[in-house]
Amino acid sequence: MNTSTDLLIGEFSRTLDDRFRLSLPPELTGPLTASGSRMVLAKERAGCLSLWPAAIWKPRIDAAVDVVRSKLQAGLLTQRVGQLQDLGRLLSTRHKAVTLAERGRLVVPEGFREFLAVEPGADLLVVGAAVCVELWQPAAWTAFVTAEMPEFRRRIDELTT
Amino acid sequence: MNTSTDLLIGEFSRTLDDRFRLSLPPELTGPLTASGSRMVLAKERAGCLSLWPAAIWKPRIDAAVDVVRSKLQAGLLTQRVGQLQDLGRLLSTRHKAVTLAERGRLVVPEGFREFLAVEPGADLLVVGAAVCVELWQPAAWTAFVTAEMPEFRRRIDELTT
DNA sequence: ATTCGCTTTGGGTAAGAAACCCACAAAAAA
DNA sequence: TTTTTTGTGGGTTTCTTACCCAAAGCGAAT
Repeated sequence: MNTSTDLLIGEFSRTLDDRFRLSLPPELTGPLTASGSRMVLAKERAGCLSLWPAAIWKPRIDAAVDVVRSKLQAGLLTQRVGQLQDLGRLLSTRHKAVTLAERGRLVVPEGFREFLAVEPGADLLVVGAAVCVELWQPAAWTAFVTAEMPEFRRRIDELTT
Repeated sequence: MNTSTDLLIGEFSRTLDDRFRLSLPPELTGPLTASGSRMVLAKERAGCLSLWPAAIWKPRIDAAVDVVRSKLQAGLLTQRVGQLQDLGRLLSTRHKAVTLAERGRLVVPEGFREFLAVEPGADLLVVGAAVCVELWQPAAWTAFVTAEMPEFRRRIDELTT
C-alpha cells in the first residue's frame, strides 16, 4: 500500500477504447487512490488532461471559490458582476469530477475529448507528474519532451537547492 | 436543496427541439429556481444568451433606469437626446421575461433565436456562469474558451484579493 | 357569444448513453 | 508450466434526453 506522500512517476502507453474508456496502470492508480477514488479531471495545458485526487484538487479550488462566494454575499462584487460571470464560465469548463471504475478505468467525458483532440481508439500517454497523473496526446507529449528536456538539470537544481 | 448563494457551475450539451424549446439540466435549474421560476433572458454578448433569475436581474436594471429617468426629469440630458434614444432602443430588445416550464424547459423567444443564430434542432452548450446560466452557440463557446482560458489565473486573483 | 383554428404547453415513450458487471486473453510472476 | 495479475472487449440494466402527440389556451371571425 502506498502513502499519499509518494510521488506519481512513470510513463505508460494506453489506448482509448471506442467508448472513450482508458485503464490506468496499477503503478499510478495505487498512490492516486490512496485517498479515495473520487478524482478531478482538469484542462490545464493544451493536448493534456490532468487527473487529480479530489482530496487535493477540491480544497485548493474551494478555498478560492469560498472567498468569491462570501464576497458576493457581502455585496462586494456588485460592481464586478461581469468578471464574476467570466470566472464562473471558466470554472464550468475547466474541470470536472470523475470517479475511477474497477480496475482503474476512467471514462474521458464529453467536452474533454475535443480538448485532447482524440478519436475513439486513439493511443495516449499516461504520465505521472509527481502530484497528479496526466493524459497526453502523443504529439503534444513528444513536443513537450523535446522542448523541456534540456531544462532538466536546471529544474532539478531549482528544487534541490 | 440549494441556497441562493450557490454559484452556478457546470457545462452541458443540449439540443433545441423543433419549437425552440430547450431543457436545462437539473444541476442548474435547482439553484436557478431557488428564488422562483420567473427569469429574464438577456442578450449580453454575441453568440450567447444569459438566463437570470428575475429577482437578481430586475433590481439591477431598474436601478440604472431610475437614475436615467431622474436625470431626464432634472433636464440634465437635453444635450444628449440621441444617446438616450439609443439606450431606449437597446433596453427594448436586450432582455425579455421568460418562465421555466415543468422539467426545466425553456422556450427561446422570437428575436433571441436570430441573435443566437440557431436553427430548430441545433445543439447548444448550457454553461453555468456563477450568477446566471448561459446558452452558447457551440462555435462562439469554443472561441471564448480558447481566448479566455489562459487568463484563468489572473481572473481568479482579481476576485479573491 | 360561440365556434373554429392555430399556437403553446404538458406528458408519455422510445432511443441513446452511461454505469456496472463479467469474461477472456495476454503478460508477468512463481 | 502453472498461477495470478492486468488490459481490453462486450453484454446488460438503468437513467436521461428528445421527439412526438394530445389537450388546453388564445384569438379571430362569423
